[in-house]
Amino acid sequence: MNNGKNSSVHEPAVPFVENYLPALMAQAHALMAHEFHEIVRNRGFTVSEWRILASLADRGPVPIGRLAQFVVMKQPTVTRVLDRQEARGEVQRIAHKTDRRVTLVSITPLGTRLVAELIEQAREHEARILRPLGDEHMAELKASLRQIIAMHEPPGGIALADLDGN
Amino acid sequence: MNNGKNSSVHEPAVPFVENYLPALMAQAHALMAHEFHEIVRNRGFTVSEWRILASLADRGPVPIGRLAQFVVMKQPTVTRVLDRQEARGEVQRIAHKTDRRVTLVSITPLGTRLVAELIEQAREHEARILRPLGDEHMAELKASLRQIIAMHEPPGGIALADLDGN
DNA sequence: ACAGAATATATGAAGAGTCATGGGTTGGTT
DNA sequence: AACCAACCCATGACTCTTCATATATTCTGT
Repeated sequence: MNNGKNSSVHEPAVPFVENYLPALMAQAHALMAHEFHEIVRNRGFTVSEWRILASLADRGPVPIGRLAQFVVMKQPTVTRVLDRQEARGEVQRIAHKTDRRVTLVSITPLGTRLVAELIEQAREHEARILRPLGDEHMAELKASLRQIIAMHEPPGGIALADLDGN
Repeated sequence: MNNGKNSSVHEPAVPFVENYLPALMAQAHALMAHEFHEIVRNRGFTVSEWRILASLADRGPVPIGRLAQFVVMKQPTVTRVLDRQEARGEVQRIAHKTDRRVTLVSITPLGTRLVAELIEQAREHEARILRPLGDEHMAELKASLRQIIAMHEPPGGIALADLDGN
């Protein structure tokens, strides 16, 4: 069943996009994120700023290009958002000790303090959203997503070891 | 292991975003979509145009606002993309028979022909991507995503029945 | 039947993101 | 040592998207 062609009339049973994984992911993500993004806005952050701060939290200095991968944005975009955030003192650029091509970014104490609440709310929001799914399914879901991500990750396992600039 | 707090030093074991569902979904989606979007570009479509055509395929006339929900775009954006597509004859606007506020859009035979190949390639791409997951996990994944979407869907089950304008 | 609230799309102005590219740096090769 | 390819981030020009609002139509209560 579900072969895309319906036997009765010419009205398709299930449209392509309703069974297409990227479409399902985009929609599910949008619905989940939409709610939380209002909270983000109310705190005076754009969505991009939130994602960058959240990604830098609990993490040491990261090269800008690598950060762009995490937050799913192009490098020029990240550079520009970082400009704003650095001006506000939420993040800081620091030179890599040995490779002067690289610019590392890290979150500042101020930035950490500002995102702390948002992260807490994000956790609660996530928990509330996922409760109906049940722990079992939720674990499965995350595992599958991680596997998809892992499959697309660059060749070897790029350890976060060699980017500390210390 | 991997319980969020590392016993040794103050370096966190697993950063917040690596276990935050929206972040996982955004990243997994981006990685999957990125590959396919190159194909889309090569055919002369923007990503937005592709999503709209794919959503209109296998479907009757749809109100523009409703289409915006499907494709995860704001209504003004959809209106503008539709302008381009209508000018090219890939979609067409048709008046709703009884409610003149509503503008319905439907894909044209030309549009259908143009997306047909892309949809086929999308199916293949999806299958290739998901093969390592296994049918079992893939079904689980899609089911969970659909459930998340369903939970956020407007109140009752809005049937697609009353939008046909016929 | 009318005023006002509600709904659906379009549009002008503004903003955010991206492409193409530039400047500066490193590493490997000859 | 000098050269050249590869690499990383920054920046100008441009496109796409979005916000706020206008326009048009329908609905609701009196």
